[in-house]
This record gives sequence, structure tokens and C-alpha cells, in this order.
Amino acid sequence: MRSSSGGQAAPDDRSTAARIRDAAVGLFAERGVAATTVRQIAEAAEVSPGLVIHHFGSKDGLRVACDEHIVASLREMKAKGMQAGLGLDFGAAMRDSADGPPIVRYLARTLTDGSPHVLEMVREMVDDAVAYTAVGVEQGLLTPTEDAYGRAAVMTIWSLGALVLHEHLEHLLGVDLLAAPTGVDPDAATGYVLPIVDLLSNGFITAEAAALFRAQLTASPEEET
Amino acid sequence: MRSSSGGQAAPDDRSTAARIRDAAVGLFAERGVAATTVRQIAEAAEVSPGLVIHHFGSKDGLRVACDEHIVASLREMKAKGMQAGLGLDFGAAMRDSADGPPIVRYLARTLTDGSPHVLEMVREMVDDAVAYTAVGVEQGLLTPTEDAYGRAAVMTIWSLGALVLHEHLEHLLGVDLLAAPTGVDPDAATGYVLPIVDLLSNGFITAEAAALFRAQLTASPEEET
DNA sequence: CACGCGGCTAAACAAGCGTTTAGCATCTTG
DNA sequence: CAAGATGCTAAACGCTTGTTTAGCCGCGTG
Repeated sequence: MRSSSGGQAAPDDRSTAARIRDAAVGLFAERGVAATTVRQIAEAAEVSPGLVIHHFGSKDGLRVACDEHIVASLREMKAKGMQAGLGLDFGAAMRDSADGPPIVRYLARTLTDGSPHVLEMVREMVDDAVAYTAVGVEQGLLTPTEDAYGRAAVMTIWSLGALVLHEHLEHLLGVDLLAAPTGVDPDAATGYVLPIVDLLSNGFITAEAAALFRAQLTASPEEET
Repeated sequence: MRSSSGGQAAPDDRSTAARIRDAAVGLFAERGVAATTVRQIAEAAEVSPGLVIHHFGSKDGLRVACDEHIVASLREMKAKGMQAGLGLDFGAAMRDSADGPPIVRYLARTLTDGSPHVLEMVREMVDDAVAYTAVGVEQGLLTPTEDAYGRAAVMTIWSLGALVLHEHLEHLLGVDLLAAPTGVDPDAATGYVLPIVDLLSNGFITAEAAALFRAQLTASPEEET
């Protein structure tokens, strides 16, 4: 049944190790690292469970390999998306990539798993967002701000948070941020993007309310009864 | 060593089942459901592993009990926070509660675990947010919008997303959304709230850019080559 | 006092986990 | 062609998991 040995030069994936890693990424992304067993990964990659350990030392070693592969893929993806437009919505930018969905889905999972690689990756994203938004401000597309880093951090957290909570977003607005890019119509994302554009252009709180908030925050550290 | 039998009427928790459930909430919140074992819960509650099953049927039964307890606590918490002010930032409102942290931490964990209870709870939050924001608009504190539900949904997802990604937020801005309310100074949250106020009052994208976005979204469903 | 009876524990259970081991093919190299 | 290395598998190992079972202890009731 194995057609790999017969072909001259037609490996669907490059190496077997890469096939195992990709299968692990898919399963980790779908049901989480803890809930995925080595045997499931082996079955998905059509190899034996022992080979998984043979190539990556242990399940945790495989997880680290997945993390690093994801981070590398995201950097590559990010470099492409950089010239495409503003880094406003990371989710939308990432989906455009060919093999984006499993990678983004993996990121959405491991963002909450406390991986050091991912933690540093997010900080990198924020630094990039600072650069992007500076360009946007110069072009007159984005509003200026006093705290560029803080704003970029909040925007990044919001974008990634929406990615992590994609299940709820689909439940609320019927928009699946992790849907495959093939055959997806722009209509689907509209329900999510239009409110964002509204929120980020018209604002949410009035100038008076903002002044009130700021006054409260900066001048009244009263905590006692 | 067990001092429980000696006391006349001084139960730290009401029933043993509640103590087990609270221990489970704490452990589930800290390390996730899958990574927590029944034996760990039993040890934390100072009971035998068998009793955990005896009271809740199974580990999954305990998890459902935790979910329901969390949802009930959040509703109660929400009712209190309703009169305190705007439901703008759920995280801040929740932290004010006495036993908020473990509950909010549990919510931040299970938001990504696909619990049906939590899924419905979030929708409930959005409905409440629609009501809150309507009041805010009447009072002149919030800007009006065409799509109140969509805006509320996005705001809710953003707020909860920040809660879920609290680890990254602390890494980026040094603000821990899940910190205990005792002894927390408002200075700590400022680094997070000030950019939000800026973002939601001054906006992020200019009117021209917004018009451009909207035109792209509503008028060009071109997908073919 | 005898007696059930519910809360609770200790010990054991089957099942599944990650990992190890021994061995089979297949290919490369002299 | 012989021989060693390589990629890979099947089977087993020890361990931990969630769960079950048998029995203890203390309390209220006849």
C-alpha cells in the first residue's frame, strides 16, 4: 500500500521526519499538545510510534521542533505579508499564505501553552507592529499616538486574542478566522472586519469620557474606604 | 493530623464536595484540565482520589461541575459589576470581586477548551455588552454605531482575548490581568488601560483609510485570476 | 446497646501512555 | 557479491492514568 518506494522522485513531503512533524503540528493545533498521543501522530504520519521517538528523542522534543518550525514559518510568512500592506490584522495576513491554516491554528493553540519560543515571537510581532504603524502614520492612514509601543502591544494582543478565541468568534459572528484560504469569500470575514474598521476609525468612547478616564487613572490612586 | 472532625462548627468550606470542586477549579485554572490528574485534585483537597470520583462520577463530571460553578459565579459577579460602571473592560470589573482571580483564571483557561457552557456564557456577555453600550451612547460617553451587536462582539472578544493572553500581556507591558486584587495599585494596570483609552477615543485608522477599507470590503468580491 | 448507614479511605484494577528493545528489510560501499 | 549501515517496524516494558472494590469509622435511630 505504500507508494513511496515506487516513485522516482515524488516525495509528497521532503523527509519522513518532516512528515511526522507536520502531522504533529496538525494534531497539536487541533486538540492540544496534552490531548495528542504519540500513537495518533504516528498513525497520521503513517509510521510506527517508535519512529516518532527515534527522530525527535521524545514527545517533548517533537513539540519543541514543532514550535521552532512554526516560529520559522511565521517569520517567513510575516516577511511576505510585510510588503502586502499594513500589519493591521495579523490573522487576515496569515491566512493568505498557502499552508497558513495549520500553522496559524497551531499558534492559536500554543499561545496559551506558555512556550518560550512563542512568547518571544509575540514580542517580535509587537516590535514589527511598531515599525508598520509608524509607516502608516507617515502615510496619513493611521492616527499618531504618544505611546506607539503600548498601542502596538494592545493591537497585537487583540488580534492574536481574536485568533485564539476563533471558536467564540464563529459562534458570535459566524466568521471563522482559521478557515482555509481556498474558496473563502470575503463576505465571511466582513462581519468581523467591518465592526473593527468602525471601532478603529470612529472610536468607541467619546472625547469627554476619555478625558474622564484619564483623569481617574492618572490622578486618583485612592484605594482606602 | 486531620483537624476537621474535632471542630464544632467551623468548616472552611461548606461541604467536602465544594472543597474538592474549588481545588479542581484552582488546578484546572493553573495548568489546564488535561494536565491535572485526579490524584492532584484529591491531594489539594486533602481527600482520597476515590472520593473525587464518588462525588462527581468521573473527572469529566467534575469538570462540568466546575464549568457550571464558574458560570454561576460569573453571572453573580457580573450582576454586581453592572451597577459599578460600564462593562467596558471585563477583566478589570471581574478582578474587583473577592474570589475573582481563581474564577477569572479558570475562565481564561477554559475559553479555549471548547466548553459549551462557556461558549454560551460568552454570547450572554455580548448581549449584556449591547445593553451596556446602548446606555453609554445615550449618556454621551460612547460613540453610536450602525452595528451595535458586531461592535459589542468584537469588544468582548478583545477583552477576553487579552485575559487569555495575560501571560503575553505581562511579558509585553508588565501588566498582570490576573493579579490578586489585594494590594494591587492602579499604576500597574495603567500601562494597559491608557493605550486602550487612546485607541478607543482617538481611533487607530484615519477616516480616509477607513473609507478605503470599507470600499474594498463591500465592493470587490473578486477572487478569480 | 445493637444496628444499619453514609462519608471516606486504602488497595487494586484495566487501560493507555511514552519509551525501549530486538529484528527485519533496503540501500550503499568496498 | 559480501558486509555494514540505515530507516523502519512489531512487540514489549514500566509507569501513570481514571476508576472500581472492599472495608473502616463515627453517628443517629430502634
